[in-house]
Amino acid sequence: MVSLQRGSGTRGCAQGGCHNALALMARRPVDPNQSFPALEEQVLARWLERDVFPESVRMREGADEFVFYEGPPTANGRPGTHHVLGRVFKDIFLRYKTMRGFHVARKGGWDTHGLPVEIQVEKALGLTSKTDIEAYGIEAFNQRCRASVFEYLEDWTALTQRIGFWVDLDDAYRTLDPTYIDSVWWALRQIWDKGLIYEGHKVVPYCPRCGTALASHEVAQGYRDVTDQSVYVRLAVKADGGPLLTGDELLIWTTLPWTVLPNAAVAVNPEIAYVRATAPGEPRPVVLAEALLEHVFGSDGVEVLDRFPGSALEGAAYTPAFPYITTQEYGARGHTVIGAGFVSADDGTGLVGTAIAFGEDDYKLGTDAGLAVINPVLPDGTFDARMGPYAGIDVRAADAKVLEDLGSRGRLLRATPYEHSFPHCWRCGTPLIYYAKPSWYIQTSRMRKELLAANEAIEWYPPHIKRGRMGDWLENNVDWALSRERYWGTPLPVWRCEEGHTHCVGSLDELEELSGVRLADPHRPYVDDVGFPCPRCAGRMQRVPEVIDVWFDSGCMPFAQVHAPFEHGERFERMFPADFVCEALDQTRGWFYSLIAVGTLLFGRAPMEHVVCLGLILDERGLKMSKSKGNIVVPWEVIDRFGADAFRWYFLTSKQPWDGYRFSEEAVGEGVRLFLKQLWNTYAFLQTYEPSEDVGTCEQTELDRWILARLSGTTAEVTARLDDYDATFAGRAIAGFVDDLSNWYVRRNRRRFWSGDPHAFETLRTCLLSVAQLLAPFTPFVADEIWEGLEGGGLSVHLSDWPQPGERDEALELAMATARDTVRMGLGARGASKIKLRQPLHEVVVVAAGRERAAIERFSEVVREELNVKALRFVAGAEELGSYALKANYRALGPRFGKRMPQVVAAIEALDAQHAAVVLRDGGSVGVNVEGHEHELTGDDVSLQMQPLDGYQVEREGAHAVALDLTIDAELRAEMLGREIVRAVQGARKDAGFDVSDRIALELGGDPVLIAAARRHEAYIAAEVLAISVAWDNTSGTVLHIEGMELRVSVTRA
RNA sequence: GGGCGAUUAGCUCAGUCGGUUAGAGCGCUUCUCUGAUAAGGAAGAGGUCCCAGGUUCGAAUCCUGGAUCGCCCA
Repeated sequence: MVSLQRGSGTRGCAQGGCHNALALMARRPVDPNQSFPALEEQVLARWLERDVFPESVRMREGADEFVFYEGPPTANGRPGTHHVLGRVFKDIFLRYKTMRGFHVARKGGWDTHGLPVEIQVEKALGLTSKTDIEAYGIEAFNQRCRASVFEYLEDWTALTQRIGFWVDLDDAYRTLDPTYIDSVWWALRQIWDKGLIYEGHKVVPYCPRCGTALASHEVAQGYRDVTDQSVYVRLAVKADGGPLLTGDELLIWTTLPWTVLPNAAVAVNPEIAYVRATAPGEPRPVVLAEALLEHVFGSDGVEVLDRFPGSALEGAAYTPAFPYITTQEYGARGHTVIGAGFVSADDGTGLVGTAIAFGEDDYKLGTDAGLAVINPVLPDGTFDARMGPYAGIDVRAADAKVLEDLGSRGRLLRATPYEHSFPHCWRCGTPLIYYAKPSWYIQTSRMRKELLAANEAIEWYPPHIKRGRMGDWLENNVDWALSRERYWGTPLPVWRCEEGHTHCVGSLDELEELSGVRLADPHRPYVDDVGFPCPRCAGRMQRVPEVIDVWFDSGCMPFAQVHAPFEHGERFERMFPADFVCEALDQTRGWFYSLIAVGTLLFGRAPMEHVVCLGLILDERGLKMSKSKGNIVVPWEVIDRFGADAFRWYFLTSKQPWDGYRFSEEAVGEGVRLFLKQLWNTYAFLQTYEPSEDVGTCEQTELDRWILARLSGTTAEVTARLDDYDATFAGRAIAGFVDDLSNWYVRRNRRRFWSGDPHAFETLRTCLLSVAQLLAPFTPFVADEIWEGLEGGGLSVHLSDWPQPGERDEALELAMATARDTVRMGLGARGASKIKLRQPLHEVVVVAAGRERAAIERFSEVVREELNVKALRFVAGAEELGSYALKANYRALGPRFGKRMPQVVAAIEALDAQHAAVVLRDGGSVGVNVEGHEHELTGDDVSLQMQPLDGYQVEREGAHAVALDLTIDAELRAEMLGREIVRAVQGARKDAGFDVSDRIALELGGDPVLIAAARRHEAYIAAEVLAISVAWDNTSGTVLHIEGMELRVSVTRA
């Protein structure tokens, strides 16, 4: 029989019950191979049962508010991976602020209106135009829209809950609710009263399929690269005049062939040079910009007849290519050349065909020149009856026929494919046309200064958004095109009488007062039927037909979500502005803009203070995810495989979110393996070995103090990072700590844990509890499970207060870092010497002095054990292990010597290195001569490098060095053999499937050298392998080989 | 065509104020350790820091120009 006492490693526990290994008993069994997805389901159930989320809000009632606004999604499609990203980044800061003691109301929201909804319903119903919708009936159509926006509500709710995003969906605002619309009407009336809403006739981007104009931020989402035919068209000059003769051909260029049909005039730049020239194959002289002559005709056989500025062409009349709209109809300057600054000589011919109604520049030019605005295109995108054979043809489909007709009339010089980026309807994909039509606007361009000031007050993450993308956008602000000629949206509350008097209704109450009608549902078509007498004439007022841009809806959410100002005024005050919003980067011109614009118009400020922008998620190969490519990652697959915590951790820590992600399931899995499993195993280790009864007192060790100091530092850093909305580096700091905890603190203290040292357990428990708290906002499930398992207190970690950082001890942290460096170098020397770690060595010699030496001495046990050496010896200088070389510290000397650096470096190299090293190490200074001047250099100016001598196993790094004594005597060899035998027996235990605490009877046999070594270290071996008896005459056990010698091992449960 | 961002090892990413020989994780090879861990440790292979100029004693870092990719806009 041998003692059960463990071998070594129980220092500081000389007395008391610390060695009571029989106390090993898990207080709460933890499965090291726990499935995280399964664990999360349990935690979710516990949250529900204990009402944790509502309680987390309730318990902070009366505390300072941390205000969050939820950017409303539309639930008419299934939520995707990018929605998980958004919800995770929202959730982390809300959980964090809650734990910091703030009251965080988390009202959810749903966006319910708009073209996307209508389009989806149209598709489902097989409708293809507005005529179809009206035939189907607006009432029925809107019913379908209303139903569709909550079609996937359950999916959304389920995913939201499963990923742990705590948001109140029961009390979510919905933009279709009468109360919400009531508030939106109020907002419009406020803006109306400021005189900022007007009906303008402007050229707007227009979708002929949807039959409505698009706002600029909608257009922004639909650019696509397309190849169109660009055409060069000849137009014959009608009469002699200036440099031109009758029959000369004006060469015009356009990328939209169909605009030649309603051509009204030709624009030239008065400032640039034009030529009249003959070219091969051209029957008549042609006129075009000089700079483009070669581009169009090449250089052969071209003869320039005349050269003049564009201004010389102004007023010249030409015969239009098509007769459908006459010169008279356009007015005095119809079908003449007009000067315009926007014409450039970069492309085409320098002469631009102008169709007044189809382009912003064209429209302005036309109206300035007094041309009639004639729009021969119907709202459905087809030509009207004036266009002869083209009547009824879609403008885009007319291109081919236009080319054909131009050819047969001898008007076509050439048509070439032209690749450019052109806007398409962001929902239905139809190419837009720029189209002059009446529309309602908010005059935001007048508010530019206020918008910029509002933006200035926002903290953007990343910061470049403020002056970059958002700032530029606001600098170039154009009026907000507010109206949509559609059906499913907030009705524009403007009523008009036959005389043209208008009135903006500011609430449902007001409408009732005016009309006597109380609308239960303010949507179309019901609102369209409500009329009232004009307050200014005898006429009767009816609503204008438009609904409003859905972005205005969502921009109103700060007040509309609580039906302010009609109700809950106090709540609104309390909840304005938001501390924090978080959405994807594409919302710069979407929700972020509409919030800023509505906020500025109504309250003179932005309604949010911090904005976190999230980037795009690409697939593994860096391609945008899209249904057509089939590379969509379905969130549920990731959750089922790795769990929500892993999903969250990946998004939160793999990179700064705004740079976008290259999503890969492997990367999520890596996070599980390297972080979550490491954490879980550390926790399982504690739970496995923590004694169920008190085993007495031991002393706190330097290692305990060290990990607690690291914990303090980590807590402080995580807090600071999260305060700065930086989840990425906060998370990485936690990961670094958990790694130190698992791979250094626990590993170094294993023997203390086995023996039940209460300080070790207390320290580990403290660390894990704090980690659970720090991690709660990141990975709320595993964090709460650990908190629960360790009895952290209360119903959940999420109801606990954020930990205060304890005292820092940077000297101790530095000391450990130094000791670990020494270990690392020692292991390097081990590796290089090819002597395995299981072979003990006599001593390690460390070059260190002063603070460094003190640091290593502080952890000398750690260093000795890690390196498996008997003794640690210090030498103050490198003399015994090698020689020094001096190197200039550029960082210190650069600013001082500048240009003379090369001379300084040479002077340092010329010094007697050994002598100077000693002087500098002792805090002295040495003199160098640079260009005839003496300079004193101190230890900071010069760094010492070790140069190893031959014959020692030395590992060096800068001025540090570690050397191993490689002599191995019989004693050391026997000890090594003893350890090898332990190793062999442990293997046998494992193979036999014994539990780690099973006691065994051990029988050894085989080579006499091994047996001799084993007998010599019997007590040690027995203790290590938990043998209560050892026999030496084994002839039948498993045969193993150690150093080429035979060992027979049998183990049986005792 | 313009604005913003990115480009660093096979992959994913750090890199502070311009400072000596540019780092980590994953993966790979070899060795090692193992009473929690599919873990840990050591060594190795792997780099035109996108390119070209410039500023500077010194540039992955600052400036100019260009390339490629992404986003946003004309």
